[in-house]
Amino acid sequence: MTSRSRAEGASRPAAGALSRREQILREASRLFAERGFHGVGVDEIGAAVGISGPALYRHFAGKDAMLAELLVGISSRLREGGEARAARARASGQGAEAALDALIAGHIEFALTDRALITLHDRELDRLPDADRRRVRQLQRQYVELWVEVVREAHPALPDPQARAAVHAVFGLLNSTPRLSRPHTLPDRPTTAALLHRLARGAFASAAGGGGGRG
Amino acid sequence: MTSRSRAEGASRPAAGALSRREQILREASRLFAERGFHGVGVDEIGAAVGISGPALYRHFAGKDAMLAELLVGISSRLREGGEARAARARASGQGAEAALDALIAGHIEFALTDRALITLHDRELDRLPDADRRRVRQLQRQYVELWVEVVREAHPALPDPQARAAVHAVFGLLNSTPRLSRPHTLPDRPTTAALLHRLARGAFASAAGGGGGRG
DNA sequence: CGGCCAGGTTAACGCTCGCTAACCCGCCGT
DNA sequence: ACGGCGGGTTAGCGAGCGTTAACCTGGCCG
Repeated sequence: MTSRSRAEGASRPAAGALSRREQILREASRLFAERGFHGVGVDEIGAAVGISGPALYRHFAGKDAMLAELLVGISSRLREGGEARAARARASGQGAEAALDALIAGHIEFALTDRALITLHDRELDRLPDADRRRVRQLQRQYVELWVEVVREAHPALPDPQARAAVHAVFGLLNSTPRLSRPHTLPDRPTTAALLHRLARGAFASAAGGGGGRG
Repeated sequence: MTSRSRAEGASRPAAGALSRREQILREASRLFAERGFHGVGVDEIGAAVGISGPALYRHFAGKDAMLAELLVGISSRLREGGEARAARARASGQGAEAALDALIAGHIEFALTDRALITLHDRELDRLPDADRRRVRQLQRQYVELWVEVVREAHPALPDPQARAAVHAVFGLLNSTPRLSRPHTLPDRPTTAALLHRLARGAFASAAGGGGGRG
């Protein structure tokens, strides 16, 4: 049990490595995504980083606080990344369609990289204490709002409520990736990213009724 | 507490009403969808149908059994409904596109009607005991397989792994509906159904790279 | 050199949960 | 008339949970 752990001293994370705190967050997100927030015990999270149970409380106020930090983190990264990409695309003067492409590409990037977090993000939100949940919801709302604006600009024929619903639906589409990541036959990452991009763009394109079906 | 309950006797459900067992399943699915399987206690489920805690064990072997029955139920209804619709569309001789439309319409029907179940279906599967989980996964796999066949026939340019990924992604799209059903501004049901249908069809249509983006 | 503190340890508490036990009662068939 | 039983009740057990307490230790700073 207490085999090799004590080596290395307790210095800082040595350049590329993760701090204890980051290790914990990473493992916690993996476990929460796999078995659900309530399905994972603190002892398990501790064990996953080589320490045991209550030692986690040296780094976090509690189990809730870990989930809160994960969800607030990804929500703000999504929003900030989205704002930045949309702004950049717009600055280059290519119009709303390019901005929408940038949003889609950014979201796919997130979804394929931080798969566990994307799962948590729309699955365990209700397990947060009120204050954190409100914060996360606010960030999510802003992110959705950003998308809705761009979508409406790119597809002016689409009424607002339907644009909103379409955005949520496309999130569902893009966020489905984590679930099919099992050892199943799944194309490699660039192929998957390109496919998801086409699917999302095609969905928006035919949302307004313009077609996209039939051959 | 023991106010009005004892009226009505214990006869059968009186024509249109639900049996106790069905009441329990309905409330359990709602609660599980709202707060997660582990987040709901048996006392709560009992209270939701007007009986208390352990009385549930007169109807089910345990909490697991309720979830199992819910998930097996919806998985088989999805599969059977899908097979039937696809077969009917094909029998009418309209080809694979009509069959795909029928599958999409059927799934939307399910998603908009049994919202809680659709949520559970791709969220709480891992909480099942092994035997039930295998059964549910088998049904899901068959349902996916049915879609993949129809999609490949409707869009022959799409390679198999990508068709498979596209099907999963479109499930994510269609199943996203439950989450936006809050008191938010959401179009009425026929509008939502039509929108989802267009989104799904548009996604498949541009999956093969044929376009669907741009205006 | 010595004390502090970051970051671990194990023990234990209290609560909640799923489930069982023991009991009860009103309906229905004989 | 009455026994069985379907379907309820409350009490309570045992396990597992998140969390706290009490203690230990090795490196760094004055």
